[in-house]
Amino acid sequence: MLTKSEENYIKEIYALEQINTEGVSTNLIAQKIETKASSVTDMLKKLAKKELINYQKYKGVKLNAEGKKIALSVVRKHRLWETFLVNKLNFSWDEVHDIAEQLEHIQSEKLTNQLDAFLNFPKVDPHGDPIPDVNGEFIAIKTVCLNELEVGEKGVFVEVKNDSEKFLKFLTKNNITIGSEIKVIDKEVFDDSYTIEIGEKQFNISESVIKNIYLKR
Amino acid sequence: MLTKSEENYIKEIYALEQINTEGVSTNLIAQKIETKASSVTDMLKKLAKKELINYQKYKGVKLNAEGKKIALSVVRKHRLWETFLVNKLNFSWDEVHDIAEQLEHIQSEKLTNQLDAFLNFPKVDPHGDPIPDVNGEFIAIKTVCLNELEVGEKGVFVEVKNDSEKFLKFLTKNNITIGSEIKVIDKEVFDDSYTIEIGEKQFNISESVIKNIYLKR
DNA sequence: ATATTTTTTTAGACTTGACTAAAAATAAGT
DNA sequence: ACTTATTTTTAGTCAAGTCTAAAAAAATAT
Ligand SMILES: [Mn+2]
Ligand SMILES: [Mn+2]
Ligand SMILES: [Mn+2]
Ligand SMILES: [Mn+2]
Repeated sequence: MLTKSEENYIKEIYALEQINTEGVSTNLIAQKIETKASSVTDMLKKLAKKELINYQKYKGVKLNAEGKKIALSVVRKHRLWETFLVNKLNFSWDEVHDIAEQLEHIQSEKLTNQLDAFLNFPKVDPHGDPIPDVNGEFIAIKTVCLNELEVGEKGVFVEVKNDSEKFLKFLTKNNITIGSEIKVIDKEVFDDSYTIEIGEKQFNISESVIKNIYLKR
Repeated sequence: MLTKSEENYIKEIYALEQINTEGVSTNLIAQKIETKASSVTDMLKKLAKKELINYQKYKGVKLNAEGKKIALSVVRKHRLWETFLVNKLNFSWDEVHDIAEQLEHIQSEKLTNQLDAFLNFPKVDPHGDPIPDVNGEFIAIKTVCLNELEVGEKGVFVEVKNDSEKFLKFLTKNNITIGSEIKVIDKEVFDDSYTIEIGEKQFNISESVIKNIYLKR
């Protein structure tokens, strides 16, 4: 039985591994979890002793099979709860992340699986993120970041890689929602901003917006 | 923002106040929360400093208005979640208490209120306990304990005062469920057990069962 | 190759919520 | 009223998870 804190570290290491394959650094974890590097080191020792990670001093960290299993279970719960909040309790996609951060630590396999069934075994959450099934398996649809599209190319917005309320509210305000067809009209070399077209409207978005939008070509 | 532990103490003090009006003792809290009296004293000091209770050394403790408000909010969440688990996720009444013990600490007023609406503002939980509304108000239906009935008298089982899995499974096994009409056939003076009748069947139940069954006359 | 900067770990301290053992206050018994 | 038993509080300790400051290791620059 892991503590909330241990689960949060495991989940964060898993998320970082998806990007930085080959070992996650102490500082990176500290930054994401908003804690100090020394606290991370303490926790890594603890997780290593519990045999959930492979950790060698100064060499970064990787989840082992057991750690990965736990990470996927927490991610599964997080995304199922987000789906529940949006689909059943009328929350909007920008309101659910912080509540799911709490709900993902509720311990009851039966609860998770009954919730999954109640929601009709959803494959993605309100942000387009895939939901692992009871065995930790999920469908990885092939997506590309908006910054990989050429001028003139278009794609369908299917996944957002930033669940913060501020960012999602910004997208909603500009009618950038999951399912929107986005066309790249122009790229500004000066600041890496793009002019995009959604429906009839054209407008400019900054690099920090662009890099969190993922599409199906 | 209270910790899980603080909320649990507040909730327990509230529950004990309903029985022992006029001040709850340190030892009683310790027994119910399954901790030591010295730990209770520590927490009472903390809650007193946060101005949630009236506490004088050696004199027992009472919730003040703010403490009562918090207690009712936790109780509301506990009972709404139990109702959700039974009505929406197909749990039985004996499986929900421990999960609700976790869910009652989730912090989000909107979540609680949306859940309430989703469940159609239920008035009682699966154990017949009243659910406080958004203002902390609830309908206190007048119930009597089974041990107050005379031989020959009958009543409808509407509330159970013990949420433990073992006890509830015992009731289910013997077909004693909320809504059952129970008639007292005989009282055994030797061990305070009763012979009761439900439907066609008559059988004997012990004092520890009797005292947790509440009825509408 | 050596010096400097950055990253990571260690050492020591703090907070929360628990514990044991001992002291103090209250309650009960004669 | 005085002794004994019970209840409650205090004093001191511990584990988890965090922090700051300092030391050690690794990476980078000259
Ligand atoms: Mn999220
Ligand atoms: Mn999400
Ligand atoms: Mn309960
Ligand atoms: Mn209940």
